[in-house]
Amino acid sequence: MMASNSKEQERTKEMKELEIIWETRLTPKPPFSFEHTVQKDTRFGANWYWLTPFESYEQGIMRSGFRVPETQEPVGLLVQSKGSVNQPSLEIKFFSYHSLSNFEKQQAMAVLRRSLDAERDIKEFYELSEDYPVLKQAKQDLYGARIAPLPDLLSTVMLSIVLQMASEGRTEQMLKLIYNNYGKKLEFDRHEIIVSPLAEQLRKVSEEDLRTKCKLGYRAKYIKGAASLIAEGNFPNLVNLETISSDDVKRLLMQIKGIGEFASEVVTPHPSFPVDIWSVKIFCKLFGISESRKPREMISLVKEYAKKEFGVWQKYVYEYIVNDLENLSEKFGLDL
DNA sequence: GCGTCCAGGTCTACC
DNA sequence: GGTAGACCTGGACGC
Repeated sequence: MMASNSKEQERTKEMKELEIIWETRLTPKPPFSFEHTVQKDTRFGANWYWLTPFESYEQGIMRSGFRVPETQEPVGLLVQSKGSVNQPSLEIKFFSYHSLSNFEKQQAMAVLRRSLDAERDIKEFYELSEDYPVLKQAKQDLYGARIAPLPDLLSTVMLSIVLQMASEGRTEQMLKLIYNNYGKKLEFDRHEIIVSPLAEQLRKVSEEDLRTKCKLGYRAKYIKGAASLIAEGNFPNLVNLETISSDDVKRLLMQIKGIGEFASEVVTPHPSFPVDIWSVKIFCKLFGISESRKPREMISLVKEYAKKEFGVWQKYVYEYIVNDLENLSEKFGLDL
């Protein structure tokens, strides 16, 4: 009887809205644009959401969420810019069913700083941009935007797999079905968001369920395989991958079935240029690279060009262009 | 309404 | 080691 009541209380608690458990502030290095960092061009951006495909950005307020590393506790998040691009200041409210320990607070803030790339000095990138008309324009359009990874390895790997062989609409469909079916729904501040499923949970889902409920097709076995590998706990997390050399990270990631050259470049925390068959033509046109071979063969040439010209800033170059493509296509006469 | 084709990548069998 | 073909699914297109 007691156990039953306790379960009932737990269910009721889980269903009610989360409460504010911690308020704090974050001061990123200027120039920093909160809007351009969390709000991407939904038509072209590879990472067209900030932390989860089920988040809400209205009137300068972002409501989103993630799981605290180590404990995997889901937290809701409300972030609002209270400063300017040159004097940035963010007001942050965390929502949860439980209070967070000091360790969890530190972990949560570390995720947030990383997901905003808040501590990077991007002046060098902007200096480099002056030498390329297309980058100069993108810098002007997206001034202060930061390029940042998703909050955890599993969500990044899942994104890289559903990006393959799929239009933007189809990618979004698969991703939202995964989160809808297996993610954690959080209600707070009269909004509902969904954070990433747990690897442990996804590994237990049958391949057939993933295939049919999430319309993943042949990707179902890759998602399940990746979740199993991550759940085992022996694979380095995103933070640990930063401490491993870029080549080794790539080799490690490509050991996961379904992660090839392109997907490893999407996932790696190191500088990369995840150009694919769709974007390779665009980069050739924008940077005046001669399209001397078939598009698939041009991919490695464009990547070499990006590595040589942009070095540690290649991911910034890639994302600034992809996220500003609508403006750039008009100004530079691209036929998208 | 129905059939066919194709897509922002990766794996595998075959040579 | 290099490469052609298969792979889920859904949208676009032609009839």
